[in-house]
Amino acid sequence: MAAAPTAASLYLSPSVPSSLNTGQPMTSHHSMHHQQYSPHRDIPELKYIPPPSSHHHGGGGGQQQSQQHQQAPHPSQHQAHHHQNGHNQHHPHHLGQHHNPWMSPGPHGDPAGHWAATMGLHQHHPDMKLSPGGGMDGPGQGGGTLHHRPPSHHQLQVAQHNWQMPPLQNLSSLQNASHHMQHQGYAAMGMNGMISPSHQMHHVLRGEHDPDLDPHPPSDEDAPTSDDLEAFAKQFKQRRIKLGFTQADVGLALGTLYGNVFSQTTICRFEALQLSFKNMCKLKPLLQKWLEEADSTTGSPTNIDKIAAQGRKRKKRTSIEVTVKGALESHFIKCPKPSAPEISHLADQLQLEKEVVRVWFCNRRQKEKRMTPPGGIGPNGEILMPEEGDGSSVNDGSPLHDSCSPIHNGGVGSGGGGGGGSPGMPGNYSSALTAHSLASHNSSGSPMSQVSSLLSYSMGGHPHHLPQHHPISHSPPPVPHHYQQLQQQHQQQQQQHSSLQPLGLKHSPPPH
DNA sequence: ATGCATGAGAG
DNA sequence: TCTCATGCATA
Repeated sequence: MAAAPTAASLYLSPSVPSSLNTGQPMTSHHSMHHQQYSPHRDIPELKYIPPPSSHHHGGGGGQQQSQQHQQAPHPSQHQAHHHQNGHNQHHPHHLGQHHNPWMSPGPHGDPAGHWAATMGLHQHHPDMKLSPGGGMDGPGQGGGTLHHRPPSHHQLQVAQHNWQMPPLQNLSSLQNASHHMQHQGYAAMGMNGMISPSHQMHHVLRGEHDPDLDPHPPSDEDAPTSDDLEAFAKQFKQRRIKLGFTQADVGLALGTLYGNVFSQTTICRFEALQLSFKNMCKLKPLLQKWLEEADSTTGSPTNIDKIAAQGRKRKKRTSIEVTVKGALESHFIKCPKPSAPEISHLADQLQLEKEVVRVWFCNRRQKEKRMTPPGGIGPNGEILMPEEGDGSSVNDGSPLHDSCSPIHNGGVGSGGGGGGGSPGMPGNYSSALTAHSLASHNSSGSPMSQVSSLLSYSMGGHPHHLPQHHPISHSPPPVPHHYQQLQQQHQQQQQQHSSLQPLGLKHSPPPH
């Protein structure tokens, strides 16, 4: 603990693999470019190969662009003012950056045990033991992050090790040992060039943090409040940018610190609060630690090349035409959870693979959840709760009737929002509101012939999703602030699910 | 920044 | 098969 962790250790300096700039981790200029991943998925990603293709908008990952928005972290410390009931909703203002209302507990019997779990477990330690479902199986670069397989032991152990020993060692071993690499699981990144500034680590791990870095007193370890998370995310982003790191850098650094590599995407989503509350809680400690490390280490980042291994190839991303997408949206509105036959039919109509359609719906639902907490938001940003009387229960959550009845509610604006009187928890996202992102126009028609019929409303003609807010919410809340409520929901659930959890590990005790 | 995809875990 | 966490690939 004596010597300073010659900063040189961590984080790989983004660009310029060859020359290690000793000094700063790339200052401002390095900002927007680099970080693009190699175009070929076949190629292991040497991510920092700066492909000249930097779009104006910071293409790819160098979000440094965002430097503009630096705001002072506002200490938000009221964590207790939340008690609205469960379903609260806020609309999907799919605006530019944040639309991240943390989602609903579970429209139906979702395996939301997670929520409970997470909260219940508290992330005392920044590890990822919880990863309930897919946890982080980072197929990606991380190399073998500790996946799931062995129920929980594995992860737990790993995590613990990390906290106690120099990351480098354990990680490498662990990662290299990654027996699992599912598809593209690249081999381990043997060394991320990370050293462990032990001294700092400890305190971080223990949950101590510098007041400087972490202005908000509120519990971070136990159960960060939505305010905490929001504030932290902001602060995190600011500092990250100031320090000159990209989101990708952070993700990799986390891997070295904790053994769990995260992608730029995840970091990005964290900053934008686009992750579930639970997920946010899980990542926060890690990022916080990183922040502290990076902060104290400022000065000389070392750059290390990551070794990537090749893995299986991923299916080429299907690009769905706007028109088709519009049709899908239309269907989604009517029925967010189409049955297999319905999916097949739709797929047939749209000439898409069934799997593609299925996945589309899955993703759409996920997005809806992130964007639209159940209920809706009032003009004041208040959360409205849909009464369950509309009977148009799009999806009440019962796995049984997930398939929408042949008769759809018909209308986009039918206000069918979601009432879904679900058993325990409301959690229906009002799909009715989701009328955004429609296709533009179709003229020719192969699949479109059908599509046209599907589309009921007129489409704007924008290639992309327009930020839309639903009819119900006329106020475009510049900033989604319902985290509190959302959080609360989670907590409630947590209570439901876990009355007494051995807060050590594992998440939901699946009654199975 | 986000769309489509993968996969563990739960049902 | 769904949800959820996560990420490659892309706009």
